[in-house]
Amino acid sequence: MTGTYQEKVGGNSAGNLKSFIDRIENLAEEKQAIADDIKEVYSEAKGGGFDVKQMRRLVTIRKMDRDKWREEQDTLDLYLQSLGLL
Amino acid sequence: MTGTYQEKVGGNSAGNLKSFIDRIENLAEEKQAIADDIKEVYSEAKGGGFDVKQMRRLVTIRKMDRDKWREEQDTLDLYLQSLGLL
Amino acid sequence: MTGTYQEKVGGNSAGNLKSFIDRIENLAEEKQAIADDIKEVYSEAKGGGFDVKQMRRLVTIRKMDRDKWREEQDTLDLYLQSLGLL
Amino acid sequence: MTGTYQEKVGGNSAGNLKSFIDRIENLAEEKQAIADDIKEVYSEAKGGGFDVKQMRRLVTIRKMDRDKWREEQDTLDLYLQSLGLL
DNA sequence: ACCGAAGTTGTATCAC
DNA sequence: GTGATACAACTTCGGT
Repeated sequence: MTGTYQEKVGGNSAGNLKSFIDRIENLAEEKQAIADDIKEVYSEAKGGGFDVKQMRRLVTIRKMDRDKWREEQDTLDLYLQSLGLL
Repeated sequence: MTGTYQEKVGGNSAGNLKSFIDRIENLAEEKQAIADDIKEVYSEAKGGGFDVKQMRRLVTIRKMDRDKWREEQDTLDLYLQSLGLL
Repeated sequence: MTGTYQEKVGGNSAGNLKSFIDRIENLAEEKQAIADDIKEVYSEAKGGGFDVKQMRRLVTIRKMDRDKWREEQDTLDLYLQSLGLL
Repeated sequence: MTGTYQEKVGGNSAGNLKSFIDRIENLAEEKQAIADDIKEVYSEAKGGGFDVKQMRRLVTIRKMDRDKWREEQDTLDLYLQSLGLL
């Protein structure tokens, strides 16, 4: 077994805490790096003449369960109608 | 009119669009995987008796410190530049 | 005339700066208060059974110039088609 | 099915929806007015020879300080609570 | 399962 | 027009 009771909740807990925090912060950094990559791809696409805003909507729609999308559209249409905007 | 068909769909057509979207979706997947890893670390820590909410606060505050420090450095640089010292 | 050169950029400039900052921070506070009021109205509506997300979309559409809205929809449709999603 | 017509449009119908939307849009207008005021103050300051970008930094940092202080207070409270001292 | 809070993502504004 | 910054919206998460 790796890790006694003492190590887990005893006098060593601060050390353990630091290790957890470190791991989290490192992962957070990696995550940010990927987020930056994504931004870069959008930039590239923009440079190629694409409309970034609509591309984002496209990605959202694809990620979204298709039925759910339709359902939300229906509700919106209902509201638009009820205000005489459709 | 703001934006022709050509401008909106990109001079290189739909194939390119698909390729951009694919790259974005792949990166998004990697990013999500890391997000999941982070959750896992929090879970582990929780299992070790730590309070997740407080750990998140800790991470937030440490990040704020870093950001604040960075902002202050940037401001300093601006001052130095404006005095021709940088 | 109110405000000499001295007052504006000379020894008094720090005092003026503080006054500007104070005004800004006060206004920011008021702004936040109103933002909170808005959230409250949405909450109320939610309590009445309305779908908050779609209400927000509705407000966005009404604020947006109608032609612009149509234009954006068209671009999105184009992209959806080019990926065979429509 | 997730959400009936009744649930989505609210038991009290379109009249209520319009009333909610109106309240929101009025508040939004007030909010915008204050945002404009803030911009005006920055403009004024700029006219007085101040560097707007640096002023914004200043406001940001002061806000960060306040937020950080608040976070720390909250964390302290959590600790106190968890020890049954609050 | 819900609710409030927190964090993340997306949009609009502004200075350059 | 572009990049940075600030603002607002949406999603997620932990707690109840």
